[in-house]
Amino acid sequence: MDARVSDLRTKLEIYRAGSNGGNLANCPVRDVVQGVFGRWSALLVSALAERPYRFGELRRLVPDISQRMLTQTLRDLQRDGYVHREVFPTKPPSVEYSLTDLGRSMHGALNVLLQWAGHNHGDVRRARARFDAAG
Amino acid sequence: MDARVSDLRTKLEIYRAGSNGGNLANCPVRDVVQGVFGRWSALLVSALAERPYRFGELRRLVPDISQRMLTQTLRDLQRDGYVHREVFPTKPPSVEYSLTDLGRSMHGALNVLLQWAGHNHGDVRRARARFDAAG
DNA sequence: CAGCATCCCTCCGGATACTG
DNA sequence: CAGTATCCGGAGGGATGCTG
Repeated sequence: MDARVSDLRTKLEIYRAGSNGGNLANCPVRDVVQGVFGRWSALLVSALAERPYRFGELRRLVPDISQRMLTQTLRDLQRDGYVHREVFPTKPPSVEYSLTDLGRSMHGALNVLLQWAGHNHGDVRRARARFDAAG
Repeated sequence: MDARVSDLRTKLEIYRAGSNGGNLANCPVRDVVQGVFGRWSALLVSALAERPYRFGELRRLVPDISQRMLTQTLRDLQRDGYVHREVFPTKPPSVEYSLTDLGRSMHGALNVLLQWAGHNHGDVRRARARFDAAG
């Protein structure tokens, strides 16, 4: 077994860790990855990777997210340490969201996948059309 | 604006495309990424990146996936062109699943994120603990 | 062995209305 | 402006039983 295969096996083992317990939280990799696999997480991280945004700016930037989901997703990202939330005591108050160092690091990895999707979505959609046509 | 920022903006634009229509399917990147953001997709792709597996082998490899979800996730991955399904007309029949070229390509990008999670889940969990402790 | 069918339930996420 | 609170439908996904 060469180094690359060995590496894949190790990662798989890590990914599987906790499977026996039946509890997702027991597997650190699956647990962490789930946090960025939410419907809006990747989109918001991508936006904040560009520059900090205020709450209302994010709403306008992503028109089809509900206000509830925007709040919740930002809180989850903050909880995981990806996003920093800063309140400015103005009247009316304004809140700015920005990526932390951990968030920028994560975005670097996530972005590889987003770039891949940007370059290859044509193949995926063609594969889908073929599959659906075949019945 | 330097090249890197411009690149991020471009990706964000791609990622946002279709937001106006309110239909996820209108945005190719979000659409494709959602396909690998399912609960079991990444795990199965990682497994199949190692070597081809038969249905029963995958069940034993991932004990906490239900048979229903294993079938469904494999079909979705096959539909998106990541997985090849080959039936051997033995008695009883056996079915082998393997990654396609597209699947291997996607796994290369996905794996960056999994590796990142493997290396940084400690920071994430500490951030969570801090957030929860703060109330 | 490799599934399909059915039941059932959780919870993700949208819509709407209200507050400091 | 930046949220909370409440209600609610539908998809995701588990458990069980049956089939070629």
